[in-house]
Amino acid sequence: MARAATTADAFNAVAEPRRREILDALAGGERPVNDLVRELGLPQPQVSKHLRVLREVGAVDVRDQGRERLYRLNGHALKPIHDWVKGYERLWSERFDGLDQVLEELKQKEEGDGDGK
Amino acid sequence: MARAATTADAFNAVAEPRRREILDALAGGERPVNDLVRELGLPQPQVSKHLRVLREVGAVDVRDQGRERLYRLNGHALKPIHDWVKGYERLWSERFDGLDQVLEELKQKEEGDGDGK
DNA sequence: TTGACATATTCCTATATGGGTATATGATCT
DNA sequence: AGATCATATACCCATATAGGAATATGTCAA
Repeated sequence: MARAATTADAFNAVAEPRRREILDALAGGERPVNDLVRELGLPQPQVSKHLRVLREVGAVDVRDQGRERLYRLNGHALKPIHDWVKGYERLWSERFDGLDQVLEELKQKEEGDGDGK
Repeated sequence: MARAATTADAFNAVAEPRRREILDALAGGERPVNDLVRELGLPQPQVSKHLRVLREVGAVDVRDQGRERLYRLNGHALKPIHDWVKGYERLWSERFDGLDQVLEELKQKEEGDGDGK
């Protein structure tokens, strides 16, 4: 079998740097394709193709407005990545120095969970 | 051009689920290849190949011990992924509800930076 | 030395990729 | 209707892949 499709999941979709750039560009808000084309300096077809991949994994949503298509970031699709990599954060973060820090983290997490929404 | 090599960076290396499983398995500590083979239920050559990719991106280190090779996790290689995806955390995390929470986060970050390691 | 064990590498194949270029679709304006 | 703008798709190509099977390399034991 070949490598998993780029549309298989967020991990694969985001492995391509240009697609991360696109998501970063959309972090500021909804934008039409040509905006991204100008900002990233890529040929328009490439941008459209990358956007398709991002759409298939749910990382962006589209909305038609006149002859433009406005793309919007959907961060939820990136949560699995965050969830996975977060488990390794303690291996480099200064925030995890010392037991007191760890305990403080735990306390805060409890607070957060308790008063949800 | 084809897709970037899996060894191009951590993003590409980790896009393959088996490789994430391997890293997860190594989170508990150094382990020889056959241990991973048994735990993951993959053919040995595959595990060796995945380990090679992980080694090329710096996500694991190796050490020879007798006829075994002990692989060890190197979490630092995953930091770029964490750094990138962390910017999107607020899009789904409850911890970012309300401005007070945000300010508290900022305060904590300052503390953390101030008294480093 | 011979054999068993542990791991890595080689060879094969089907497949999907990203980039380039050209063209199709669709909406708006005149 | 025709022209123009905005975006998507189709087509071609070189390339690297993950998986499978076989084999090579290296280490230890008898």
